[in-house]
Amino acid sequence: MRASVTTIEPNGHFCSDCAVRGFAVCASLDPEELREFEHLGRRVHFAAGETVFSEEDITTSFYNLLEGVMRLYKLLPDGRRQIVGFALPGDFLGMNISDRHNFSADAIGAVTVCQFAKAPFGRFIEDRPHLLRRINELAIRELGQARDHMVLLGRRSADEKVATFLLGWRERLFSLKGSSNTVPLPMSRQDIADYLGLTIETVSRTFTKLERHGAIEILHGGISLRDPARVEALAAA
Amino acid sequence: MRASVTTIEPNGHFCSDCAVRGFAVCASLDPEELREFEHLGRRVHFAAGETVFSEEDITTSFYNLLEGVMRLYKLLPDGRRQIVGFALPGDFLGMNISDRHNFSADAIGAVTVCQFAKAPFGRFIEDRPHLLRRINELAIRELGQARDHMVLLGRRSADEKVATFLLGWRERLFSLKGSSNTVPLPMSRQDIADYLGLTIETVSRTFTKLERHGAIEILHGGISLRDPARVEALAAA
DNA sequence: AAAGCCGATTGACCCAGATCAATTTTGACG
DNA sequence: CGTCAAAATTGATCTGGGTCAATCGGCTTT
Repeated sequence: MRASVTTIEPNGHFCSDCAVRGFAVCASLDPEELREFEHLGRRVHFAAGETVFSEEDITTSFYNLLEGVMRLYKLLPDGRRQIVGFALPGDFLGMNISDRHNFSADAIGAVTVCQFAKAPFGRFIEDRPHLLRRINELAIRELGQARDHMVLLGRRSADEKVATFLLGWRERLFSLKGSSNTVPLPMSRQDIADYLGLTIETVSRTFTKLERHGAIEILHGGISLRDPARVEALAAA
Repeated sequence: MRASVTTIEPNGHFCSDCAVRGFAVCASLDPEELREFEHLGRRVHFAAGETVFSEEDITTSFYNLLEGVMRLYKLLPDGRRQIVGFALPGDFLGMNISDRHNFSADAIGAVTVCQFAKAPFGRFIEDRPHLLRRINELAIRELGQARDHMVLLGRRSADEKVATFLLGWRERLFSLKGSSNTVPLPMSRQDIADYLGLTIETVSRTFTKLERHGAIEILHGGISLRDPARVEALAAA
């Protein structure tokens, strides 16, 4: 990790132009509320590899991811890591009940977030139940994803894990960038391994195997789905 | 599974006397609201092994668990099962975004739930943001538990899984029944295995090993923590 | 109390995926 | 370019936990 190049932008931005306006938490706000909301958030940039917040840190801010990809993870005392999710634009991070973050979040590549100080944000929600409802909706969606991931971690084979990951990741990118058989993978093999409960070697071997069987093609920074049906069959099994 | 002995009680109950009043969703309601709320829920009993709702069922009701223990699980097409959690009194079940349950729920032993029809419950929440906030709080707590469980499933050894499970289960029972080194385990070995991503044989062997080492004693329907410190050391590793 | 059943335990063996160990490829920088 | 360092791939070997196969033991039923 290099010297921090985090930058905070002067307040020259507008929520109404925000790339994430349509599907993030702020989707629940009307134009008038949005103008008020604008003063709460501040755009912050993080460079590749920087940590946005750490597990056990006191929660002072919430974050709305605007651009880039983040890895969300927990560490065991001996250094083993489990990635509990990847965050994409529109994801809302930082809600918890203990006043401490219960996972860490790193930028993968350059990242822009909309940062909200906890207290003012809490006050803003107070009398805006539709915003609360939206946050609740996002939490419940995440809970569903978490349960799906438990099934993957607890009961699927390495081949199934990798195939399921590729399809799931493509699906998530689909709603952001549209459909494509080319799936960019901005995260490292180690990240993928720590997400799937595997080792880096097993991930690498599985990719190679899928490629040999003509199911995928390995590209720089991603893969191409050559035979989506075959990958789906593997994931379903 | 035997013939269904589900029974619906006539409406002779009062929320104010409810065992779960202090810590369930309804904890957020004042006495007046509670009287209105009373008409929404209906107590329903389920016998051991009965299914309360199934994955992919259309969601018509929400459930507040009052008595007993439930297993919450997902099945893969080929029958592999992952238990995503055990529900205890006070847990609120059924929230989702797709209008379908995304897991199944069985009674383990006899169970009593407070059942709410979805639509009236939704209307009741509508203008009661404090209830919504309470529901959100429960969802966020569950999300934290789900992430912890991903770490267990993806990165922990069999010994660590079992030790962590015993301590976690004891901890959950603690808040209901007070502290004790005797930990009742109403679920089967198969349930424990499907919760931890192991086989029944490995769970059994691990219990035996812990007992041989003097860490626990295996009882009928539970275990006793003989050397809690040793079990904690195993779980932490 | 004998029979039957189902869950749990125990043992023998096996294999998917981990570990250990080289390469090979990629990318950053002078 | 050439040099390093980090990431990825590939191969050889090992092992934790799975699979298969008996028992064992506690309940229920008669």
